[in-house]
Amino acid sequence: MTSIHDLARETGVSTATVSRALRGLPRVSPDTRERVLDAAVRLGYTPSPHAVGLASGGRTRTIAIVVLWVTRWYFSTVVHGAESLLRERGYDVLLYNIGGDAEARRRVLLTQLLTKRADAVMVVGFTPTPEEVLWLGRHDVPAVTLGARVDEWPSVRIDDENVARVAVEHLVALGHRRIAYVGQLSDDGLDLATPRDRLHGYRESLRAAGVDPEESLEFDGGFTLDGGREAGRRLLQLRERPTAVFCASDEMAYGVLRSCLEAGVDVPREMSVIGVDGHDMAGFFDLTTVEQPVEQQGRAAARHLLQRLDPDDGEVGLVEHVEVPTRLVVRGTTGPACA
Amino acid sequence: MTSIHDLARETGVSTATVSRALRGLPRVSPDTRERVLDAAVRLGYTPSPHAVGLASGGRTRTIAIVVLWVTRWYFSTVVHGAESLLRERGYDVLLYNIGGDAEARRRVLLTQLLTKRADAVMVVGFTPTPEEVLWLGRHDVPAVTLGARVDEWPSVRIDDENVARVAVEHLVALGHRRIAYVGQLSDDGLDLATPRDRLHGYRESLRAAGVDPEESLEFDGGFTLDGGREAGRRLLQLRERPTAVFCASDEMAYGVLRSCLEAGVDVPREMSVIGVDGHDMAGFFDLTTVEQPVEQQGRAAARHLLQRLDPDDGEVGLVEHVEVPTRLVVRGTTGPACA
DNA sequence: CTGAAAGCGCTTACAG
DNA sequence: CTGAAAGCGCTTACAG
Repeated sequence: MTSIHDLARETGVSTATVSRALRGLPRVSPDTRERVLDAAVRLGYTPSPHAVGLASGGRTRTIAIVVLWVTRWYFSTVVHGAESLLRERGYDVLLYNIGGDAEARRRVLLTQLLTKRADAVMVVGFTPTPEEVLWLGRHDVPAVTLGARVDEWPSVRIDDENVARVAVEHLVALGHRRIAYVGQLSDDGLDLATPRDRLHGYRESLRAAGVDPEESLEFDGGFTLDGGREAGRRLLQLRERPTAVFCASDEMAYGVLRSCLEAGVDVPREMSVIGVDGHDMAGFFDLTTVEQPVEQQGRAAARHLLQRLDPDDGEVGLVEHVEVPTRLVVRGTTGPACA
Repeated sequence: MTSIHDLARETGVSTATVSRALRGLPRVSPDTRERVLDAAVRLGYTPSPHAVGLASGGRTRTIAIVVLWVTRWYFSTVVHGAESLLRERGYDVLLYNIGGDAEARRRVLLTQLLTKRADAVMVVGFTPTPEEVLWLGRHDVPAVTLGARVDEWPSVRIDDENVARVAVEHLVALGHRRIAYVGQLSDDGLDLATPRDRLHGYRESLRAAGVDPEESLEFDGGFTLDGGREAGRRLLQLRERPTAVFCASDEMAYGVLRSCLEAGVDVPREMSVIGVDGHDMAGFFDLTTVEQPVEQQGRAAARHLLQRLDPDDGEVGLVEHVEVPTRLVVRGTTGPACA
């Protein structure tokens, strides 16, 4: 492990000068700088992050990404987008995959550990509690949320209510009036904004279309494939069957499509199905959906943090709430309502 | 940030004693220990990982996981399995998602950075080069591979040749003789063992069944859904159409299923399709497949590293190559060959 | 059982 | 432009 001392000895200057030369600080003669840089390359020098961190008050060039379930498309795609940008800029990513476990979440977010191991935190998919916001704020850890929002932190997300509105309006425009919802109705205390907002948007836009939302048309699909399939089964057994379903995620929509297939219900002639996400396989299933740019959201959130950490000259430190645009992609699973 | 000095002052002992008490080291009176521990809790003390790392020769309680594509099922599932165990044991996970980029891979694996930031490395899905093996070995970084193998490191994987054999034998037993392969034929220099071994196993087991492998029946599906779909299209246009396809991944199999559907080819009556993986959606597609336990492989690899890092008493340091068992799951996409 | 002191590899005022 | 020295928060022989 070659250290700064080796470079100092090799080049005949002090370690202070080596340090300055290495980091491109001013007040080093071009000649000295060059000799140091050259030695660094020759001896294969890399700074010890521990020493740097200790000496310079804790900067680690590491960013923590806290997700709920890495194995789910939205989360892994966010991680993919964020990680690539961060690595490009010389930051490493600490991944915390806390699942539905509230205890794990507390440990990760409320522990001093996090504040000492990462320069910043990206919270993906859930709303941090006031306590968590306060804690990280007090420890000066810049944070950003993705797919959720608190006033104190910048956020990157889509307008979930609007997404629901776009989906429902598409169905209404096709003549549907009896429109079911498959989403998530209970939460296990995780306080997920997305399912709540999409449900709300669904109800509101039904009302706007002059239709009274009925609770009997709202199903819990748990945001999973199998949950969607099960919800689809129940929905198809309704005495007064709806003619369309708005699914709050594409994966649940796949499940609903499957249950239609199994029940011999023709899509879209007898049942229109629309999802949300623009999931990998939406094209594959020929699913009409409202697409959101997930990888870009990951990158945008990363960019936010990078700006907070290494502010460029004129940069002002506003708390920005970015809502990225979504896009209705009409495919084969939605069609006109038959009388 | 309360430090070890605060605790020393608070309890009236030296920092050396505080350090020993905190870490459960012997030669501390029970009374002292208790007072220190108590103060630590009261003052909300957490050690600075930087200081610990620097002082104790670099241990970071961090493990690097290097994957090719986090967004793909196999990789995210491995990460999920490994991370949960590691976090339980107090280790953090640094995630490197290098994609197909050979340059990124070199930077990540061959840089001193990695050796200084992580106590160990888990390489997922590709074979490290001799140079990489040498480098990490020289820097004393314990490593393990997943889904690949080098002699110098322990590994956790399935027997990919055998997986292919099991799949092909299942088809042969159903009377199929003309069996196509959809996998990956070229590699972009990444040197991925999995596609190569599965292809090899496919050819060998055909030969064992007295069938000569034909290159015209081997298709490149790039291990993606769309690649599989495209391969399926081409395969169905063959003048002498095969009666079965062995797909080296479930996702490619979904693609093939889709192309059968589009071409009006009945599965399994006119075409049997079998995959590999036990992917999330295999049941959904009613796909016959050879399942591998991916989450468990992630956990097993993590366990290996933990053992290397904190060897229990009698533990011997053998380089273990673990092959986890796979399981043929017969569903609806394979059936008897019709004459 | 406990403490004084050196050291881990850097950064950062402070002099010069 | 450069260097000597202190300090970041711990751990670790070495004495006692």
